[in-house]
Amino acid sequence: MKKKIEELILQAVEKLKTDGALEQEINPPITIERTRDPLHGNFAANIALVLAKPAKSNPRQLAEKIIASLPQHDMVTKVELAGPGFINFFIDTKSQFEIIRQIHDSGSKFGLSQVGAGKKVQVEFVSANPTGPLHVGHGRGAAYGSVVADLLNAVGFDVHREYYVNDAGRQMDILATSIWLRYLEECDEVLPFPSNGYRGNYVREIAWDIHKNANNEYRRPVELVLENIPLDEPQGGDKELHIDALIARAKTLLGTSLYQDFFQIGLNKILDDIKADLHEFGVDYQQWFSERQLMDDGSVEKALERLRAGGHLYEQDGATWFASSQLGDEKDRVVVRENGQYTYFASDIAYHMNKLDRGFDQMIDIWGADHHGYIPRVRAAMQALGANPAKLNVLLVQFATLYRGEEKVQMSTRSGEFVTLRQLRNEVGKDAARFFYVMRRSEQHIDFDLKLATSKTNENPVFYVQYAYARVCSVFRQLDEKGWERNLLLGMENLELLVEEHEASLVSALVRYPELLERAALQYEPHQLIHYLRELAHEFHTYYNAHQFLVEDAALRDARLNLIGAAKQVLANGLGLLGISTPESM
RNA sequence: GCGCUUGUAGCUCAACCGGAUAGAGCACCAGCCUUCUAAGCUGGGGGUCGCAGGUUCGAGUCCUGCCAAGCGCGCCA
Repeated sequence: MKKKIEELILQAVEKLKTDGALEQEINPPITIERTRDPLHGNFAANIALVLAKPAKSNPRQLAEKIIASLPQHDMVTKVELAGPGFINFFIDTKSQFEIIRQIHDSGSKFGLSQVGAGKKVQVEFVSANPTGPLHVGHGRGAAYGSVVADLLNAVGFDVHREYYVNDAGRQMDILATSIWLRYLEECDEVLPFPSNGYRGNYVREIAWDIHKNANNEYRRPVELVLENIPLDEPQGGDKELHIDALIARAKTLLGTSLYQDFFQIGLNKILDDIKADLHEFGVDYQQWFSERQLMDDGSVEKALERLRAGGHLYEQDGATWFASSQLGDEKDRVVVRENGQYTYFASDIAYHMNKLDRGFDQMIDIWGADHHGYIPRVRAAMQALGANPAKLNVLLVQFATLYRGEEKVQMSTRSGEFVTLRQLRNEVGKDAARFFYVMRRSEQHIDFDLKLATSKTNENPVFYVQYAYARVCSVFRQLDEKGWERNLLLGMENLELLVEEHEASLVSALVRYPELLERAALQYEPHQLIHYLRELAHEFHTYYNAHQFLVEDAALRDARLNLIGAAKQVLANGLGLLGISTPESM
């Protein structure tokens, strides 16, 4: 519809040009907008305002000329000059009501489009370290990432969802060692637990499990474990040195193979838990990508070679540096440490090279906002690898601050005092949790008040939207009970009976859905869909209160049923994209 | 100190990437259930869009400078 109007205006401008009323070389960008106020019609064009200066004319006069040159079209009932020079278009209600037929015909496919057709896009999100269960902070990334992916999919992109598993590095060693120390406790050894270890209950559970299966196979005397280990922080030492020494001790006392058991069992247990957790949250991936694999198959070495070949690496202080500051980063970064170990950044370069090699047209990384300082160096790496850095799009998700009423809830994986995503789901349910997470722009901080979200009779807006859906279902149930039958065809033939204002505004909400979806997808802004659904629900509730649907007149009744049937379909499509259920009764 | 993000109604947030009189929800006040679910609807009050300049037909939106909050600035991940 928008495009039709664009064409009309273009024709008018061409006509003015041939008439000599406009200079030939003037080629304005035509932007058509939906109006906010129905008094301004359905669409507004600002072309006269934009054109006024180059045409050396005043906007209102110019607009009049354009209006006079507009070709007739039966879709447009009225064209008006308004305000400083807007041209307002009023669309025939009959053409608007065509949407009801379209929605019915397309069903669950209504609103989908093909703007992204032929383009491969990769969305990487959550990617939390597998050192513990997901907490509520990860939940936001999970909900946001999965909806962004689903939206892109809905507008035609070939979407690949991926979780980058940080199964290498020091954090994993700390986990493995934490499990082993807890295991020793299971063997009735008495020893202090490192302040920098993972203290969560899940660590004890894993240790308990291992002890059950292996008995004392991994048991080593405490004296050997603690011998010559530097003091922990509470004892006036350094917690980092303390834990690193414990890790080294675990490796020597157990030997590589037995130590790996703890590493691997811990990783598997936690990763399985994360997978199940996300799946229950409605989040699924095409691929779980292992960091360790990059290390093992030489990808990291290959990536560094490529950088070296491009002259981007140099040695200093015994370490290997990436000269990222020449590519927009604020300083150079170490990729190989003095001790010969790769940094996390090195494997991340390899990971992004891998993404490039897989031929994605667009790569979307969704990170917690605290990682924003990391963006320039990854961009620099992309560039150094010879790729267009614009292919990488990093979307930041701000932290959710948790409150229990007035009180702020502290979170730390180490200390084990955190609210897990699973706990949150159990308390508020998947629907409310997803809705809440995605309701706001991702860059906004959100205060997640557990008290408020867990109170069942709250003002949670998810119910408002679901209730609209349930009400439509209820109307159809009532229809049955009254012994009436819906005649779809009769209703479609009588759409012109829908003359009420409420009906017109409900229809114009429905008409907007496809373009809304496209915008929300291309801008990575799921919250727009939420806002739209709330508006749509509002239009429906208003209509519901103002008019009776189940009237005696069958033609009018069926026309109205077709209208609310269309509303039901769009609500279902929108909620479906958000991964939120559509209860038939509430 | 430098960088990123944020600042809009009492509170929580929108505003279609420059458009017309800045909108919702919650809270507050006043109404609507013998009729399809009142988890709903209708009406009302409430704003110097952090501050000051600038760009132009037109600025909450773009530019500059300040102010405030959060985060980041490791041979951690």
